[in-house]
Amino acid sequence: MAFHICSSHSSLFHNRQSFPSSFSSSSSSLHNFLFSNVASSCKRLMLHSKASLHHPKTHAPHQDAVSRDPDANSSSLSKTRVWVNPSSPRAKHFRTKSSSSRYSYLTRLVESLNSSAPPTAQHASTILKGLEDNVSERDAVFILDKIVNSVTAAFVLRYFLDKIKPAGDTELVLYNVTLKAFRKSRDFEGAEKLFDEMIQRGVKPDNITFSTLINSARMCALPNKAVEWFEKVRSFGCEPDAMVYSAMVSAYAQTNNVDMALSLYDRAKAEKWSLDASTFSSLIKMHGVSGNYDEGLRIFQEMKVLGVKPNVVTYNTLLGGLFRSKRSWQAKNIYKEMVTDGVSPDFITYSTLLRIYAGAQYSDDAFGIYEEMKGHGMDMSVDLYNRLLAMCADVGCIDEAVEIFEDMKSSGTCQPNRLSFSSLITVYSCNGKVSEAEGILNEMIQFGFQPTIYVLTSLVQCYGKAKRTDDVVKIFKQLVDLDIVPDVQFCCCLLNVMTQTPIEELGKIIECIEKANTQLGSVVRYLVEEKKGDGDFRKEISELLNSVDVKVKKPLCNCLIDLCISLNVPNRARDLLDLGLTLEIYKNLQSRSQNQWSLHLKKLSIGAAMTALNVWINDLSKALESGEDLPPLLGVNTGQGKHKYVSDKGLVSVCESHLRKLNAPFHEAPDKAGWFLVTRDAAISWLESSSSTESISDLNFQVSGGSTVAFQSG
DNA sequence: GTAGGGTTAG
Repeated sequence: MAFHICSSHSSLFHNRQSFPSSFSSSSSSLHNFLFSNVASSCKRLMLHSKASLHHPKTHAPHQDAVSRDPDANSSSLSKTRVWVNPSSPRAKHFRTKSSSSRYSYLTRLVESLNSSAPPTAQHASTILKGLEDNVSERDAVFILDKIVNSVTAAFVLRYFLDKIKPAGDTELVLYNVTLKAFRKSRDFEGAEKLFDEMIQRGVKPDNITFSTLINSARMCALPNKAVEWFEKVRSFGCEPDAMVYSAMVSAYAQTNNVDMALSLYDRAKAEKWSLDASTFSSLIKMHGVSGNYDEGLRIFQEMKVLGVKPNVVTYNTLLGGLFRSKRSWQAKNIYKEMVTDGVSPDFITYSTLLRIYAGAQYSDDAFGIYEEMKGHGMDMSVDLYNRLLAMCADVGCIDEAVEIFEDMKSSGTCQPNRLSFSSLITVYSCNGKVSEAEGILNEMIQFGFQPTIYVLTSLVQCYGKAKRTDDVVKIFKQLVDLDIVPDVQFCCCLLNVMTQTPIEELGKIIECIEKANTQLGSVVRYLVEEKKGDGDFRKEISELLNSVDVKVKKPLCNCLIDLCISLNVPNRARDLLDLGLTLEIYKNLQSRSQNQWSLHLKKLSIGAAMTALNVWINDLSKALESGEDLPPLLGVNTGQGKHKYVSDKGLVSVCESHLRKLNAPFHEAPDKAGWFLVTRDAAISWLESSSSTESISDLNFQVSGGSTVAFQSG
């Protein structure tokens, strides 16, 4: 026996002559239908097929890609024929080639079936006729498996059932693989109908049928249907297997049915079914979305103990849980473990890490991830760029922000939006870079974006730092012209500007504040004019603080205290701090345990922090005077002070210099960042000596030494 | 590349 081989590569495409007569003669619209599909098939094949590159002439658009099966008959029109001895090594080569041409033929046939969703019955049947009578169960399965539309699949199934007349298992296989097409096109109702048809024809469903149905229900967001089908499995004489349980664990996890998911999971463990990484990921995510990261981590540990190797999705799910629960500090370890484990990060890994790091202001880590993404040629989204830029504004990274902004503009994949411009303006403004901020503002307007209240707030801050009071007023007028209602943050910014403004120009800012918020204007007048009458003052401030949103109570209180310090009315600052404590705007500033008394200054403005520090030292003196025993250690926690918004100096350094000024023997803790500590003995001798020379409660703790411009940061 | 399997961020 010998193989009859076409030596030319024309098996990819056939001459017009071999077009079945039913095509060319009768239906011209069908003709067009096929031709339009062929054109796109040609394009694809020209990219991938060596044969097509070597024989460009075979791609004339008149030729049809799926008209006829190359193996269906032997009347090949190819010019050259070669006889090959079947036992020679060449025969094997040609046999492979022949089966590969059959494969590409079937693939193109499926492409045609999929290219119109759904084709009419006539279209589909015409396409399938190309198979002629040479159709095996294998081919039928191959084709059905790749069909994406349920209507097409139903038609093709019917065609094959007629053609092949399968029995028993073959029929079941064809139905099962058709169900997959229903899953792909999310046609659950159709899948149920197909199941009924199957039963009517006397085909007995198996676990594959049920797991396909259960997963379909899940993917169609019909969890109740998944449960319903799960409960039906046994009534069809089927004992659910690991796959069916696995599908159900995921179905329960996905719908947050924690109890059921876990009970099936426990059962899987008890019965030693192997669940795979995907099912574990579903369980981990389930815990993550219900805010139970630790439980997710427990499942992750268990998974490893059970010998299931975590994959990139598993790690991404864990990182997603960390992002949701804001446990940024744990992300680095998970990422480290992932790398050690040899699992390659993908885009989701990087973007999740970037969000975590940027949000937590781990700037070096965030920049590192950004560089890695660039190194891998990954496209950054606008959101990711913006998160980086926002972080730069928060931590004061000017150069990096500019570089990122330039990268963004030249990325070709996305353009800066309102938020990007706003962040960059904030970066410049926080650092008092007036001309740069103005430049970006102009660019923003050229891009077609009106300045927002965020931008205007930043510009107020910028001009304030530069002591350009008239420009601050100009920005306020712009805000009014744009019909933007000034919010509390904007007012806070004006208060902040006041602390940096020469006394003779304060009136200009106060006028703006009065227009923006009458109540606040009156409080500010009160402070500036040093009115007497405590009762009224407390009442007025309480009303003001109670009138604003809970999110801005603390910033407002902070700004007002800073203003008191700069106006050199420290008693008013103490009143405000006291009021803030009463209204629970400030909580747990002081704490006492057996071994240590502490002062917590995190999230306080510099003025508020220094006021709280003085109050605390005063309290320590009183405790000492009244004969109370001090603990072995006293500590002040300033936090790490990544926020450069407040002052270029930052709370840490201001606190340090203030303590030095007081001669207080606190020392920065070498192993505990953000803490200043002192031992009992050192504290006692200092408190005793300073109370003899000066009353601590009266100390002027302005850090910059100016008469009205305390805590200036420029 | 020939009947089951998806799962991950905002």
